[in-house]
Amino acid sequence: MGNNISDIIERYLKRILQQSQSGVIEVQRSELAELFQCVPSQINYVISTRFSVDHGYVVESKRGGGGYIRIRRIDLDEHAPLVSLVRSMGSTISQREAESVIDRLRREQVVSEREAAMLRAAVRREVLNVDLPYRDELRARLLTQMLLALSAAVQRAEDDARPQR
Amino acid sequence: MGNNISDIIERYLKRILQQSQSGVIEVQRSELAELFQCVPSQINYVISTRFSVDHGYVVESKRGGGGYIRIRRIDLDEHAPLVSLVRSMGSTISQREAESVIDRLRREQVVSEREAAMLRAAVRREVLNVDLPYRDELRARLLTQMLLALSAAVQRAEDDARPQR
DNA sequence: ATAATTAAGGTCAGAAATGGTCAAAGTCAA
DNA sequence: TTGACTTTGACCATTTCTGACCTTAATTAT
Repeated sequence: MGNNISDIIERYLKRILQQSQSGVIEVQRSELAELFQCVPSQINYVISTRFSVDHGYVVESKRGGGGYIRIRRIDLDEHAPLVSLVRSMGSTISQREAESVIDRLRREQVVSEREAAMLRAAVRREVLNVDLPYRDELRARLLTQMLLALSAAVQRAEDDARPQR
Repeated sequence: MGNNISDIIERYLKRILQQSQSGVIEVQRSELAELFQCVPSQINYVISTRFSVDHGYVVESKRGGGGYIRIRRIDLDEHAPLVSLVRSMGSTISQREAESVIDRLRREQVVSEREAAMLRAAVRREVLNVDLPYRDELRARLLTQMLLALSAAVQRAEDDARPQR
């Protein structure tokens, strides 16, 4: 994790999000900007690049007096996290988006650190090494197929553990 | 070992890599170039010729503000089977060959069933879906990088694959 | 009530800060 | 002299940071 302001703000928000049991926090844009000595729009940048739906967050806000920005962490479907996640993915995905999906899977412990490491390797642009826009399509196919394969493997494991059908 | 700039930079990087306990270092390309009085792209040359996969390193980078180049050394002793396997693989591999490699890794319990399932998905020709001979090259890159990432992944008890509930 | 003012937050384009690629030119030993 | 290795620089890609301008909501003044 880098040393730029965006990363610092990201860590701050994730920390207080963690501390709040509810998984929801409310902050004020101008106050945050003041705290971190940056322009207010930087907060929007951090939110849009690190707290997107792909990352598993929903952000709402209100303008005017008493305004706020509310960040809510959304958990994956308990029963079929991989399948429902794959369904929500398109036929194209950037490296950044793919990494946010992988981070989220890791956060919710759907994949192990080893599995996440493999996925991260597989979505890197230097590894895919084909020209855009085909690269983003290839990445989407790879990611969805690997996740579906994982899901199937989980299913098989559960079936084996319960042979009485 | 010559005395050209590339060799000097190589020695420098290996020295600080040695000094760092974690086996990972992060450097800034422009800073290094400044330090050794060379053009920035020389750093890329050094990295690609001396810190490649077959040398046992994994390199990642990030552009933009707060960018970096991260070099990670793979522990040869601890993960010998994978690393030597990766080294023995060429720059091209067919689906059939890839599958036999994966099967063998599974038999030898180097990878879990879940990991094997992901690997098998990633090497399928329908998933890669690019023309030969590029497909075989892409498959080789994917397989080597994923296995290397697996080697590099920090392994902790908590990371073990757990079934989803 | 309505209008004006104040207090938030949002957008977007462009600048700044990094790193990457590639091909041409240089060097040096066999 | 040739071929492998090194060095260089022009051009490219990605990520972050900034500020001017815009929208919405609450409060205050008329």
